[in-house]
Amino acid sequence: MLRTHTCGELRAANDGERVTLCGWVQNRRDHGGLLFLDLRDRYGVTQVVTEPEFPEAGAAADRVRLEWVVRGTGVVRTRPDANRNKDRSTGQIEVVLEEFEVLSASAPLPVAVTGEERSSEELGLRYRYLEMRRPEVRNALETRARMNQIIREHMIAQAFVEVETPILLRSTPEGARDYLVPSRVHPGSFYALPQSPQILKQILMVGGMDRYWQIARCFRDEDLRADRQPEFTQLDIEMSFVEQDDVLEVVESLVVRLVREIAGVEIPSSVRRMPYAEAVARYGTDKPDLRFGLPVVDVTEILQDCAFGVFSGAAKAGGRIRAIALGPEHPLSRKKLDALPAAVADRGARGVAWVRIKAEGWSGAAAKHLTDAEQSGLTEALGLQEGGIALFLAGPSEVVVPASGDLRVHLGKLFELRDPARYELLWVVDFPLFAWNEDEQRLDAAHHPFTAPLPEDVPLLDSAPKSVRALAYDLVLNGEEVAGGSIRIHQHDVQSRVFELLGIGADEAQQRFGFFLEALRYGAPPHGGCASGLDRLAASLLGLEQIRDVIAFPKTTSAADLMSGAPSTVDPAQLVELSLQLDVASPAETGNEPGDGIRSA
RNA sequence: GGGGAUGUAGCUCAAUUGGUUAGAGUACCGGACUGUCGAUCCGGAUGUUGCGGGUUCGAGUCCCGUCAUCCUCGCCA
Repeated sequence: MLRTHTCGELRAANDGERVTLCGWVQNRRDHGGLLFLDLRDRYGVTQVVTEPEFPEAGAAADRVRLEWVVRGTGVVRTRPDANRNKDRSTGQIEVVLEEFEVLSASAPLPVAVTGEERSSEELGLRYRYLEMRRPEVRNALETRARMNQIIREHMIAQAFVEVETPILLRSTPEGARDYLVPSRVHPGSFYALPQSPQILKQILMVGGMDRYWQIARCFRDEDLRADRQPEFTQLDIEMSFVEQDDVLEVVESLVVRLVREIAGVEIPSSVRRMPYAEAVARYGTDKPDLRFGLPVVDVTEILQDCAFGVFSGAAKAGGRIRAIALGPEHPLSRKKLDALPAAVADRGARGVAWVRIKAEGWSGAAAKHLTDAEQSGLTEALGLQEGGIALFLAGPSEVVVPASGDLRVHLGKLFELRDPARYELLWVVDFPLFAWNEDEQRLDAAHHPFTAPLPEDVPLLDSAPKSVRALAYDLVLNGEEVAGGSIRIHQHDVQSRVFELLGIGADEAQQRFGFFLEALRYGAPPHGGCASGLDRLAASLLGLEQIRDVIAFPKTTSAADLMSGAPSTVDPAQLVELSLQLDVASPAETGNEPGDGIRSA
């Protein structure tokens, strides 16, 4: 090693030892006859100092600038009390330089490596290796590594076998857009990158692997968000001869442990379960944030004949009226009330009606239309208190239900009810098996087409498929989905029936999933599993809103890698080799290329 | 594909109603200084105001287009 110690480990106990440190120059304080350098590496920061007694080392150190990589040798000296730095673990000592060499100089920096001000995200991505020197990014990556270690221990201890599945595999339509890879030896044919190893892990069960796990990279060519990258990482699990609870227990015990060991918060080891229907009814979403209350109440029955046209009109048209009650501890000014509709406009909700509950009478546009019976009905249903407010959304169910969820979350933010130190886990279970696709007038798989129906709902497959519930489950952490899975169909005939309901004919199923359906015919064990998005989970545990910082080399919202310049054009010879011909003007002709503006800087 | 925000020195930002030479901090370069830890002090250099077009006597500022980044709707079985 070029060093005897790291920059984070010397203490007063090392006084008098001769040591060698390597690191980046984080700061430089030149006093003329005396020069202080702060040397930084992954482990910490240590102050080194020059003294006139060693002029050669002093002259060499004098040349260095920020972020140069240097190596210094000298004796550890305990600092006088007045000169100790209490904010730093190595602050009791310093190293008096006897020898000093520059290992690597640095050009002036294009991004801020130290200090509280962080450079723009664009520059941070372009110069990711410099951002990575910042503690917040380094800490996130170290946290990911610890999570992986905990996961590995947990899975191995429970007899799971880690199996790698291919990155190049067959495109199986449905779901997200595939990333495609052209085949050279099979002109006109393509591999797809996995959206998840779903079919493969089920086939592993048919192969008798019994308990599989993998930290798997997944790829989906869809538009991005703060919590979505084109490639992301899942903890993938599949188990044979299990019932739903068996899968949930494996996953929840792991996530509870991660919350404890990563976030340092102790939470109950048994995670509560809530049917999908209840989650949607009470919280307007299938992933409720249970760190705060403010439940949504359906008041359609109470207000359906109301003199207020907005309410009765919605009810008569078959819609719903949903309300959230605010106690006197959550006051809203007229200005804030007027800003509420903007919070639900995304969902197509037209407005938010409100009434103030006062001793002398209710006020608000809707108040004067409410009969005494309606007022007492609302008071009881919503638990209204004097000094409080009732908020109402009215309209078609498919608008008002999700809008009520958005409104609740908006209020949670507004009143700062989302305690960042709290971790509320919840299993949402009994999801519907199918979702109605309005555009194409057919059923879609709500989870995926291999999800098993609830046994007691199987008869409904023929009579009322839309009301069939599934053995599917999502793990929700503070209002974010961090894992999801299902018990799978292991019977060939049931699988065929589901495909039929999804409008996938026998021929088409054969063409798309033939190899999988064939596998189900050769003794498939009952099985089920789960997958957890580790990027989001890591971000949640670190209290981050976006996942880029828990990924070493993330991409932009247009799926570009600003550091390497991917995606890029390729040599025409490569296209010829792949039997590909482009039908678009090349970027060279349009003069545009991703990252252009910044790379030319 | 739609909506919104942002783009000024290497970096973080400022610049009044459209007004004449676009500033500050920091980094960088030079100098002073023996106890700093955001060192301090003195001096210096640094600009295609993202790009293209337009309006105007005059544009960082107004208009149109475009590119990039971020947020978001659609999308993500």
